[in-house]
Amino acid sequence: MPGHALLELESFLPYRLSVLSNTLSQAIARVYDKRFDLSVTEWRTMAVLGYRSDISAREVAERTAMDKVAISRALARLLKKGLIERSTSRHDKRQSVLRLSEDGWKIYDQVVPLALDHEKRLLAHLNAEEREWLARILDTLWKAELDESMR
Amino acid sequence: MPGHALLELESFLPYRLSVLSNTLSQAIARVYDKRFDLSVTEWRTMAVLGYRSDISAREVAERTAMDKVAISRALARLLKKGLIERSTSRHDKRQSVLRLSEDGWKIYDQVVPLALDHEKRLLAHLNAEEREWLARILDTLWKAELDESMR
DNA sequence: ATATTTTAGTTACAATTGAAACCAACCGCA
DNA sequence: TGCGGTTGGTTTCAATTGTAACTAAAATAT
Repeated sequence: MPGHALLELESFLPYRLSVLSNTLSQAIARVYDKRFDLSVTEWRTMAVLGYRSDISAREVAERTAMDKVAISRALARLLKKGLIERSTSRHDKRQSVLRLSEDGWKIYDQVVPLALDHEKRLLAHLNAEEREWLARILDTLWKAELDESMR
Repeated sequence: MPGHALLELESFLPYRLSVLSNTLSQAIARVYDKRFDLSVTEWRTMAVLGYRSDISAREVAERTAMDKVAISRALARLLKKGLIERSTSRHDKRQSVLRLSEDGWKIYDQVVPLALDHEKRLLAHLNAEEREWLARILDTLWKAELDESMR
């Protein structure tokens, strides 16, 4: 009857994922920004460095799934704020060696519980079974999609 | 022992959602852009208008979960390309009344199957049971998160 | 050894985006 | 009827981002 292709945006998976994840990260971003003057990129960089120290900018980029230019800029800002320290690798003078500064750790230790809270608040809407399924499904899609985009 | 808060980014739900959805929509965006010279915002606008015609810009913004400035700009571009038509509501002269043009429908009819394919390809990684859980879980989180962000 | 290619990271410039100001039309109400 | 407040939509300006070009160092090949 319509003669036209039909697509309902609201039930279209990529769209739903995108909207959900955007409203989610915007909500979080606002908090980081207001309370700690951190952009999401900056915070993710710090999160990586808090988990794994003395790594290069490239590795930060890999672990945050962001591109190297974004990371370069985030690092510049974090350096200016004194939240990280940077030195040069002895083995490869191109590479930097990054770690949180003392001040950086202070911020980190404040943000982490906040982030975990946020996650908890979100998961509170699901029961144990749903959480398991969600974790498993995200895992599957993650792997499938990531190595798809590698190719 | 560490004396520091601990957060593993890779297993942090908001982060995983965000990375997954970003790689996903970037992949799609590239196709829309290359083949049809459409940005995601433009395509979403068209998708809404294909599903529900003669609505206002505000309603497009609501249905796409994007802000009105972005929509205003997308509409301007779509108008220039001749993919939509715009008139003014008789009841409220502030409101526009938007619909796809004939050319717009031609593009729409080409993009929809592509989008559906993309979704199918993604869902192919999941079995029937997983798909059901995913749909249900997204639904729950969607509702919870959306009316949280309303407040 | 030295030329060639690749890699880490930065910079420069254009394009996109976001926030706030803005205009016109509508609404509610005195 | 007219005055404050709100709403639909656009514009403006600054900030953020993406792309490409670039430098320096390392790896690879000749």
